[in-house]
Amino acid sequence: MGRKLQIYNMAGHLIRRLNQISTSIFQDRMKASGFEITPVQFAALNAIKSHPGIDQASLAGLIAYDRATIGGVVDRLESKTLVERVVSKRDRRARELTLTPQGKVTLEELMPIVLELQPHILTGLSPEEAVEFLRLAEKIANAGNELSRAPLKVI
Amino acid sequence: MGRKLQIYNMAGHLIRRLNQISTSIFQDRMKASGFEITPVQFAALNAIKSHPGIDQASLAGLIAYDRATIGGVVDRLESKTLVERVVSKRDRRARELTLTPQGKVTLEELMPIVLELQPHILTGLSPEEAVEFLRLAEKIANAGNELSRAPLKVI
DNA sequence: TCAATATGATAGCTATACCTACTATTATCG
DNA sequence: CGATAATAGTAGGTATAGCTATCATATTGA
Repeated sequence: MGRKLQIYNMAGHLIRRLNQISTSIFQDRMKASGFEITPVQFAALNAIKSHPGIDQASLAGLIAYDRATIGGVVDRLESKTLVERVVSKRDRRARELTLTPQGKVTLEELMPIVLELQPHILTGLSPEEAVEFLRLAEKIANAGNELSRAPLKVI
Repeated sequence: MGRKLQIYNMAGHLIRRLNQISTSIFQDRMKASGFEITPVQFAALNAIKSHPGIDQASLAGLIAYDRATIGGVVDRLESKTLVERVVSKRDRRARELTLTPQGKVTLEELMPIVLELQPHILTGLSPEEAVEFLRLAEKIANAGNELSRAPLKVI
């Protein structure tokens, strides 16, 4: 029998709670490993590694963020000397982003931590349930992509 | 066969995307209905209605937010004259929160909009999949509650 | 009782995560 | 070619969503 729809079993509320749990675990593990890297900073480093010389707007599309948000994220990555930002010669409006040597090393160190922490987000699910949850989440994310403010745009 | 774990199929990334989609749909529907109410503002109004005279710290626990965040949320609800905030007589540190008449009316109008929008968040899932997704999400939220920075604290 | 502790709220900080508006530059098309 | 449109980035705005520190007030225990 369907229970009465309360805040606590509404999709929006539950998804927000999952995001709180997810970001909290990320932050804890990073801090425990001696890093001060946020989820979006990790996503940006990872995307820049795969797409050296990418501009900020394309980076924003690749990881599904607003252009203005990514400007600030890159500011902070630059001030940590993990990312270099140079005006493009082909298009002087654009800034070409690359990892610094330190950025490459840091990303290598971050990767196993981030991979290891993923299953911990799904605490409470059996392995089969976790697989099913990820399948459904991916389906929602794909179907709803254009509904979000910052849709994912694969290059 | 398990695919290589990329950003795009990591739990953290997917959950963030779901949250973006969810909040975007919420905002769109609110705007379309002529309201300027955010998800947390709705959650706060709803909790205050169920717990008239609640203090801010308890409200924060009820809807799983940080105390300081809720202070700002209540500021905005107060300036919209949806919520009244008075110093408690029993405990002069606390502020007792109640809905204003306008707050009650507004919440009545918001409720059907918020209920209607929930299934739209799960675009792309069949009804059976949606039920299963919500079941798994609730399981994760419950299991991970204490891992989040602002655990849900039922009174 | 009264010192120690705990708690409610706020202040001020950082960092998303969007928005609109603006400038600089590039691309397009009549 | 030159006007128009499109795009990259930033500036400045709002609102979460946390943090630590501080103040005022309550509670507790020696």
